[in-house]
This record gives sequence, structure tokens and C-alpha cells, in this order.
Amino acid sequence: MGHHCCSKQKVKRGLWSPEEDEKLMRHITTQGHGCWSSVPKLAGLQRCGKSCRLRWINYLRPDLRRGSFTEQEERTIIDVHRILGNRWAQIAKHLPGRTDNEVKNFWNSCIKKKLIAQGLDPNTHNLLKNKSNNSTKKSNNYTYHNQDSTSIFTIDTSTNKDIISMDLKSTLFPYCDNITYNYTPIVPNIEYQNPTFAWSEQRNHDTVTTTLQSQTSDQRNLVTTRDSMLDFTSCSLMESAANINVSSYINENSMWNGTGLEPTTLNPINGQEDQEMQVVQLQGDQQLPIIQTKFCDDQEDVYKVVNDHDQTVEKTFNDNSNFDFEFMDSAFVPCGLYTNVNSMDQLSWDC
DNA sequence: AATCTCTTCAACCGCTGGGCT
DNA sequence: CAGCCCAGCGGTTGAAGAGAT
Repeated sequence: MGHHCCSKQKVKRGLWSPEEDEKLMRHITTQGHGCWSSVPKLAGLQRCGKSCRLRWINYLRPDLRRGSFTEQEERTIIDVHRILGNRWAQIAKHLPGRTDNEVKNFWNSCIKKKLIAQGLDPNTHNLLKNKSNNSTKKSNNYTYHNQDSTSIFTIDTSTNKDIISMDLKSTLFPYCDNITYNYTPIVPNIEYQNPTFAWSEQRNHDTVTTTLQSQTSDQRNLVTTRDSMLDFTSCSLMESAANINVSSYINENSMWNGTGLEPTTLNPINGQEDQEMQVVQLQGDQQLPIIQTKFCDDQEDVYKVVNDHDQTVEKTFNDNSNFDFEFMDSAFVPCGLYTNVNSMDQLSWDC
């Protein structure tokens, strides 16, 4: 029985023999494929054109890359899949020498399982609900996840230092690959640590040029003024990076303005305003704690938290600090955040 | 050693959209 | 506009090999 596409022809199916490969290879390298439906006849093959095309594209093409997927390729697949979904051909375009079929197979056989094992929904890349296995544990209604994924929001508890990792690539920096934004929250106050992904700043009077270095050496400059800030709008911080806004701009016309949120004036810590980084979260006229940091040296940083009740806490910490999720509830909710929900838990997992 | 189960991935199937007549 | 052909795409299948029993 022939193929649906070529039922009139007597065609062979199944795996290709080396002789068939040789015939097809010789024909295409000397004649080109032209119209695929005519290739079998011209190449002397008992195959349909569709099969020839597939064999060439997926196996014989000289520019194909062989061997296992690298870690970088895997990260790229995950990142692009988060944006595009199962558009394998589009994803494969980001991986020179890889075919859509190869990417699809790799996703289904490896990446998908890894994500599920990490408690992530491979379709949405969000955290799965009610996940409970060896790789996760529940505490204070929050699910912890081992960090070796590029999920939007993961928490690493595999080391002494808990790290919240957010992948911002698809939202803040769509032209960069694999930007992961790590910070370490510290008890008893919500605090903010200098990002650990490649990030450098040049300060010049009223402007700060932040250079973001992606893992693929792609560089983007984020230019901020004195009054601008990283602006994580309310629950989006926990719920989805898709709602994160930056009240600033990246060059190449990438805009994340228009949040409708008023800028908050920077408050110098110890008069060292050029040492500050500020994260403000707002919802309507309500405001999360203003989190300011002063990075003193490699071992110890000073953090200052101001909530909308004008309560101010300063804290010095080092790398041995731990993270307490209870603080997240106590720090966020009194500030008027998450007014439509009862707990962080609901926000975090109802994605 | 034999059998069963699981995993991988090459290949197929069915569908869609574009181009041509 | 309708019908046909074709390339391309994503979902699915099944052969082959690896590992477990």
C-alpha cells in the first residue's frame, strides 16, 4: 500500500538503506532536489517525494549537527519553547544544524520529563499544582523547587543559600537569550540581592547604563534615570514574569513603560545613593516595601526595607542567611498587596 | 539466556497554507 | 472562486536497542 500522497506509486516504506541514502545524496548534490515529487523517479528510488524530502532534511543534509544536545542548546529550547510553544520548526531555527524533528524528539524524550520532575508544567512552564515528590517539599504552603531549570520562578533549596531565580528573558529582554535573574531573600525582612547574572553598571550623573550580558554573549543596555526603577507589579513577581514591567527602557525601541504606576523617589541609604538599587511593587495606590540595598563588599551587604506604613528596617546580612517564607506573607499582605487573594500560596500556584 | 518493559528517534500521517491554473 | 499540487509543519507511530527481571 502506497502513501496517501502517492497512492498511484509503488513505494517502499520504513527505514532507509545505505544504498537508498547514497542514491538520494548523489542526486541532490548533483541535481538539486527541485520538485520533491519528481526526486524519486530521477534518483531511481522506490520512495515517495515526501519521504525523500524528509530523509534529506532530517538526516542527509550536510549541514546537520550530529550528537547529543548541549546544555546551552537545551536551555535555548526551553527558553524559546516558553515563548513559542510547540512550534518546533521555529525553535529549531535557533539551533543551527538541528531539525524540528530532532528538537521535538529531544523535547518529548528528555526536557519534558525534566520539567515535570522539577514540578513544572512543560506546556506552560509554570509550577504544577499539588506537586509532591522527591524533588519538591512543602513548607509554609510554598513548594520549593530544585534549581537547575530556567523556569520563570524557581527556588533552590539544594544548597544552604536559597536562591529565587526568575528567567526574565521572554519578557524584559526579548532580544537576549537565557537571562536569569537570581536573588536571595533573607529573613526576617524581604531583601534583595544584587543580581548574579552578568550585569554591570556605569553611572554618569543622572543616568545609569546597565549592561546585561546574556549567556550567548548578546549584550543589551538598560538605561535608567535617577527616578526610574525596576518595577515589579504586585503579584506578577510571584505569578508570572509576563506581568513584570520595567519603568525604564531598553534600547532598540523596546518599551516597558506605561505601567500606570508613579515613580517612587529614591531614598539614599547612608548618603550612598550611587550604591542603591531599588525594587518597588505597587498596586493601585498601595505600595510594597521599598527595598533598597547598599552593597558594601563581597561578604556583607546592608539592606533597608521601607513599607507603606513608613516602617523601616535595616539589616546586614551575609551569605549564610536563610529564607523564611512566612515573611513573604507578613511583609506583603499588610502593604495592601494581593487584595484579591488570601495568601501568597494562592497567587503563586494559581497560574 | 530468554523475556518483558521502557526509551529513543526515524519515519509516517494528516493537515494547512501558498501558489498556480 | 474553485480545484489542484506542493512544501512545510506538528502529532503520532513503531522499529530497534537498552535495561530490567
